[in-house]
Amino acid sequence: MNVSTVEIEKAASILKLLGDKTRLTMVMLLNNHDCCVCEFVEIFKMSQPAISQHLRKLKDAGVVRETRRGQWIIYSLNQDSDFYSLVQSVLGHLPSQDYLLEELKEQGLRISCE
Amino acid sequence: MNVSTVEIEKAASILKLLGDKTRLTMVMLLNNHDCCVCEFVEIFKMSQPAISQHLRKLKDAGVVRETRRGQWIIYSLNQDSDFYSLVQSVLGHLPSQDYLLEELKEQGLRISCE
DNA sequence: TGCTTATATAAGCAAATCATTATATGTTAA
DNA sequence: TTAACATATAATGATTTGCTTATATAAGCA
Repeated sequence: MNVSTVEIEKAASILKLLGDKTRLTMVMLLNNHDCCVCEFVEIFKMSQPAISQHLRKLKDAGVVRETRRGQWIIYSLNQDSDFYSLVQSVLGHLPSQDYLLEELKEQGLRISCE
Repeated sequence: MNVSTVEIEKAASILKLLGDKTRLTMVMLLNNHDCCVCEFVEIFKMSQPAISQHLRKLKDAGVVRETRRGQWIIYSLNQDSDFYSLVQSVLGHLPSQDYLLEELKEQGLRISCE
């Protein structure tokens, strides 16, 4: 793992972003699978604007990026971010959250966005 | 480095704690040197209660511990914490903040607490 | 074109956060 | 035992956060 150094103030702002259970889980999921907003809405049982606002913060910080695919906007982890290696280090300590996507699949809700 | 897994909710709460510049710098300093409250007051140019409150949060989370030495209370990193390895991973991405202690030493303020 | 779906933005609000000042506690030393 | 020093706790207030509802924007499709 490449351990690049990050200014302490910027690091704090990234850690603050990751210091929210919803956002941390989002990033954890995005580390393995691209996802669209509607999937997160299902997973977190949260309003669509709430999800959009979390994603916007992550995007503003450069942690994730978005790509439009038809009417969907697909979010993915930004591997070019200055903070990518910091984020990876953190994620390495967390248990996989992929069961959340499995549950979606069982409900037939995962496919809708792919 | 031992990469132990941490429940995602607890991880988020630790990251939130580290997501504050003052606390992150404190932890960074404590990683190499034990410090007392009065030193942090000097370093951060912040009121003593503000420093105490930051340290209390870190202590409540088990990240740091305190030892009384005479009238001083010395804070140190809790190496037995469940989150120690997560914290270490994060700190590994930050530049040393030891210059802050060097400055204290030059002012003759570091010695007072040792 | 107009309806539906997916997402973003705006406005508002309750709760949490981070500082402050004032005060209490505990240790040392005269 | 009283004064000084180091630290903690309490009360308070401004700011930030994370949600909500309402509305705007944009793409797909009948």
